[in-house]
Amino acid sequence: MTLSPPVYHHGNLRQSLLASSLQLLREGGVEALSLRKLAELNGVSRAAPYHHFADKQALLAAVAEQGFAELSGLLHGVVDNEQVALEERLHQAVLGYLDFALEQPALYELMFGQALWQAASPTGQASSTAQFQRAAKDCFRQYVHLFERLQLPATNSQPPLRSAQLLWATLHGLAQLSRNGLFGKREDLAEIAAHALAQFPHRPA
Amino acid sequence: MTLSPPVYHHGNLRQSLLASSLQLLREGGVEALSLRKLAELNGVSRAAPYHHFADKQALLAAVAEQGFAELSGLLHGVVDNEQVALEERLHQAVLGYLDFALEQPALYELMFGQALWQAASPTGQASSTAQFQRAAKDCFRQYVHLFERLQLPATNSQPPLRSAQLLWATLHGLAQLSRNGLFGKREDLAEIAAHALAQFPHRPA
DNA sequence: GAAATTATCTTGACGGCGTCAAGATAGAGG
DNA sequence: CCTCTATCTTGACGCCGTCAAGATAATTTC
Repeated sequence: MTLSPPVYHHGNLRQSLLASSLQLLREGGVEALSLRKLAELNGVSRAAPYHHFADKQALLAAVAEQGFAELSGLLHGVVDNEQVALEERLHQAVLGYLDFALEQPALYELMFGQALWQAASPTGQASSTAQFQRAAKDCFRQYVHLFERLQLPATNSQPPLRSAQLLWATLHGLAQLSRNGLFGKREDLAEIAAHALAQFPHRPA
Repeated sequence: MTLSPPVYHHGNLRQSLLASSLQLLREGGVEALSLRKLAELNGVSRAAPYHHFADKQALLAAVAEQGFAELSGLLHGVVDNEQVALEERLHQAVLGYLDFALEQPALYELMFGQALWQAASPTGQASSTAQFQRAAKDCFRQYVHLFERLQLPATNSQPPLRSAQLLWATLHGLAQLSRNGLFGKREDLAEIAAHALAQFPHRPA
C-alpha cells in the first residue's frame, strides 16, 4: 500500500539518481560525478541509468534544471512577499541569490557552465536541454518583474529588462569571482553587493 | 644552425603542447582536450607530455596562465595609452575584455572555472596553480589602477579597489551570460555594457 | 674523444569512464 | 493464461589519465 506511483525493480530510480547526483556534486564537484558511481550508489548496474536519461548530458541537464527550480522557488518566496517593501525585496533577492551560489558552488557552476549551454543538439537531446534553459529563464524573469514593479525614475534609467540583465550579470560575476577567492573574505562580498545595489537607480527617497 | 634554443627530440614540445591545447580548446571546448589527442597531434607518445607537465591539471593551468597573460597584454595596451582620455580607456578596457571572453569562450571558461581554482594542493601542484592565479590577479590590478587614476568624486563612490571588483564582476557576468545566449543578440551586449558603465560614478562633466 | 649524467621520449599496462547490444526479469493488461 | 512493455543486467568496446620500466639522445665531465 504505497502512496507513490507504481514501483518497479528499484523504487523510482530516476529521482534517486538526481538526489545522488546532488550529493556527489557537493562532495567532489562535477569531476566526481560519474554514471557508474551513481549506479553503484543506488545499487543498480552501470546501464540502468540509461533507461531514465538518454546520456550523461541529459542527466546533468535534469540536475541543473532542478537547481534552477530550487533557485526559482527561493526567489519567489522573496519577490512575492507583499509584506516587505520592494526595495527591501530586491536586497533580499540579491543576497539570496549569492547565498545559493556560494552554498552549492558545484551545482551553480553546472547550471551556468559551457557543458549544458552549448547544445550541439543533434535533434534528440534538444528537449532535455531546452527544458532546463526554460527553467533558467523563468528564474531570470523574476528580476525583470521586480524591476517593473519598482517603477524606477526615467532619468538615468533603462527599461526593467535592461536593469534586470545588468543586475543578473553582476550577481553572477560576484558569485563566481567570490567563489574563486578573488574578493578576500566573504564579508567583503556583502559589502560589494551593497555597493552594486547602490549603483542602481533609486526611487527619490 | 637554428636560432631557437637547443632542441631535443621534438623541438620544444612544451610550447607546442600549449599551442595545440589552444587549438583543441577552440575547436571543441575543454571536453575535446585530452592528453592523448594532444600527444598525437604533436607526433609523440602518450606519456611524453608528462615530462613537461606534472599532470593534466598542470597543463590546463599553464594554458589558463597564457590566457591571462594575453588578456593582461591587451589591457595594458588600452590602459597605458596616454593619448586617450581616462574615461575612454575605461570604455575600451570594458569592450576589450568582453571581446576577449566571447572570442575564446572555452579558454575563458577554463580561466575562471572551478577546475583550476579549487587547488586541493597536495603540495606539489601548488606552484603551477598558484602561478596562474597570480597572472589572474595581475590582470585585475589594471582595473584597480585605472580607477585610482580616474579620481572619482567622493560622493556616492567607493575606494578604487571596490569599484574595480564590482566592474570586474559585472564584466565576468556579462561575458558568461552573453555566451550562454541569455541576452538576445550580441549587439545588445554592447548596449548593456554601456548601461553598466553609466552606472559607475562619473567625474563632473 | 670516451664515459657518465641527465633530459627526453617509448612501450606496456592498469583502472575508470561513457556507451551500446543482447538478453533476462518483472509488472500491467487482455 | 499469454502478451507486451518497462526495467534492469551482463559483456564488450574504445577512450581516457597515469605510472613503471626501459630506450635513446643531448649535455656534461674528464
